[in-house]
Amino acid sequence: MSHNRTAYVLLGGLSIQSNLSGYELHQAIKENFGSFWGESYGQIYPTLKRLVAEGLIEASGSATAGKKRRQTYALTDAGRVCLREWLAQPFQNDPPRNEFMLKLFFGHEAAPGVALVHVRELNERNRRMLATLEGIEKMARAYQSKDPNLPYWMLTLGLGLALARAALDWGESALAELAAMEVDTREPLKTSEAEPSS
Amino acid sequence: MSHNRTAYVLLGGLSIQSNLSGYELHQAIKENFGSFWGESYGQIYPTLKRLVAEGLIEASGSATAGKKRRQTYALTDAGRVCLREWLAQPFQNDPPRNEFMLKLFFGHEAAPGVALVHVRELNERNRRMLATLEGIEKMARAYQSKDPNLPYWMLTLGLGLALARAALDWGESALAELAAMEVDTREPLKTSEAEPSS
DNA sequence: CGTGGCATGTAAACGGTTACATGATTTA
DNA sequence: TAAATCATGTAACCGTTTACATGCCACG
Repeated sequence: MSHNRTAYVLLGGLSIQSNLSGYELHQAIKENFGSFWGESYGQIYPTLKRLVAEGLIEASGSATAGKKRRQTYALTDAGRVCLREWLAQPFQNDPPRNEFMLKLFFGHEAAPGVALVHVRELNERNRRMLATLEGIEKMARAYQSKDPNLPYWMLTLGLGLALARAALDWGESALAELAAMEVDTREPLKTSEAEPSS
Repeated sequence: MSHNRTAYVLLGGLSIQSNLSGYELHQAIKENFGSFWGESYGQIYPTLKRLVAEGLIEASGSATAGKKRRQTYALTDAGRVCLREWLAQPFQNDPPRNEFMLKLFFGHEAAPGVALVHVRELNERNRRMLATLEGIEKMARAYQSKDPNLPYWMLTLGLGLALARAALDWGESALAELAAMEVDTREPLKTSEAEPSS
């Protein structure tokens, strides 16, 4: 009778669109929640079965429509109630785990230039993330419907955008700082611009 | 011969200060990395033993100095090498898990006002976080030494501050938006200001 | 007909937290 | 001497990922 969060993500997913299969739920989660949540098949399929057993979702049509056979599911009333109860509970902050920040913190211990490489990589990832989120934003604006979910989606998206932009801004300036710092230690006396071709 | 990240956090911790015990390492991690990393005793103590067995750290004086008996450890040369190698590897983004954003995304499914409460709670947590980080910043500036680690610490701190501020900014404006949205649905016709003291 | 992608599933391993057990030391 | 806190440790449990197994369908 106790549920892990995978269960609620699935209930939530089915609450906004019915008759999805495990595969489609996985896709939907990756596309829509990609920036703040993830689930693996190994988690999704067993959880779906369990939710059916508990009556929170029900098998709805093995849609073999044109495609292959795939079992789809829909939320039951009990499932909707369960989801609502969970939504009302205070959210938990999962233990922080930011490997980038950890490696940056120990930057002095690393070989020269390592921190710089990490920051560059972080910036690339954040640029990609930002592009994705901006794409979603554009689509959402065009979507422009009376769907009552939309305001919440835009809000969530807004936080994602704000965080990505803040991280990227920080990254740009950190790059400059690090370049100055680490050049100092690596080329303490060099003044000529000539590059020996190894 | 394979290591989880706990091992590297401990190696890193000992790289910046020697002769720490498991207990002290736990404290140090909570204080210094609290905003981006965490470790539990159940992870720390077994890992320390394993690192000793592998020769990456060594027991250094069971400092019973005035205090209780506690086993302290120091990095070996092999340990330092191992840490450096890990630092040079590309960092990994752990799977995102932001329960707040998940609940906000499903906001429409929740009872009216729930999203608002969550955002308020988020803002409180972020304000606390920000205060903590600003405290650390102040201390670090006062610390003002030639410690070569300091620039990296400030950089890391800077990212934490940037993210916390961005989240808080977002939170303030989201609060306004949500208040407008959710009041609409809850008090569709009310015009009087009188509050029944039910 | 064979290959590659779609779709579902399972078992094992892993990383990590939680809860618990223990004793020693300080403080009241 | 009682309570609080320091300090170390372990066992059980949990959520999750990974790797693997399988079969179907479409396409060349």
